[in-house]
Amino acid sequence: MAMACSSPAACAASELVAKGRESAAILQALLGQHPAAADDMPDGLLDLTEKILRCCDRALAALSVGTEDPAGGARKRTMAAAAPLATSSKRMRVSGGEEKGRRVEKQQTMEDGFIWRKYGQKEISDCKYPRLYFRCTYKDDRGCMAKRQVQQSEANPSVYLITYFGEHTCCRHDDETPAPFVNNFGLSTCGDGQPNVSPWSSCGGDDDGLAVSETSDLCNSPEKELAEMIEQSTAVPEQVGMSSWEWDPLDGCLDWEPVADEDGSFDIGQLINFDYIYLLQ
DNA sequence: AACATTTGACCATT
DNA sequence: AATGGTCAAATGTT
Repeated sequence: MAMACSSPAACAASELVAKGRESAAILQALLGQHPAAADDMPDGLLDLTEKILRCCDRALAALSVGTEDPAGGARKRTMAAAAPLATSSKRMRVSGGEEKGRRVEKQQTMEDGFIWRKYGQKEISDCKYPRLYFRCTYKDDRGCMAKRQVQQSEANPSVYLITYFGEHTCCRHDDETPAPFVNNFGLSTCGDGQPNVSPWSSCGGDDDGLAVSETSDLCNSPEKELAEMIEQSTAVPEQVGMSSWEWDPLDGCLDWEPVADEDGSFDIGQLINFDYIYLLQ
């Protein structure tokens, strides 16, 4: 869990928020799965957990700002024509592992208002599915160096593991923000039987239930199984696009009412089998 | 024609 | 040599 933080305090905060999110995800998974809870569950309880998750996600995203390499300088356009690259080339840094991405696990379609262009695909050793490479469509127009890697989960093919690199500089303080719609690029090479599900419709940094961690390893390991199960349970299929990258960090986080019964209280213990929680830990 | 995707090759790193 | 990230020509789509 060595996060590339700008400060020890930010690092500690990230870990704490991540821990809180993990707990909230477990809670939501339990609420969604426990049959006994379904009947007399107060309205909005699942909503509440979703909002908790959203807050954590945004806090993590905010904490990650500044820990990544910004634009990184102009890149040569052709491999043959340009002078030999210095050791500061993007390729070098990515391969060298200095630059860590923000890992986001999502289910099916996702949106973030950004449009991506696929520039590569690679078979990864020991991975069932290829890794797909995307860059921001506005890379040339606006010099936006944001990139992402998408890989289908081996444990659950309906889940796509996404790692973001760099930040979008294409839409800050812009009148014309990127189109807040899903843009499906061509056919999927890994979408097995889900033609409308496109991992390269844009996504990330937004509020439909994403799990942010910090790694570039998109291959599944057995210990990720539970995390992915929880992630699926938290994915909210919002289809509302963002109008700007600069979302309000508090939007959707502080606008709920306390969940309670008519008498103003409820016992969470009635809804959750805590023995089951222990099993999950 | 313009733009996006595919895919083999190239390159840096390990 | 193996691996992973990127390029860019070829191809597909609108």
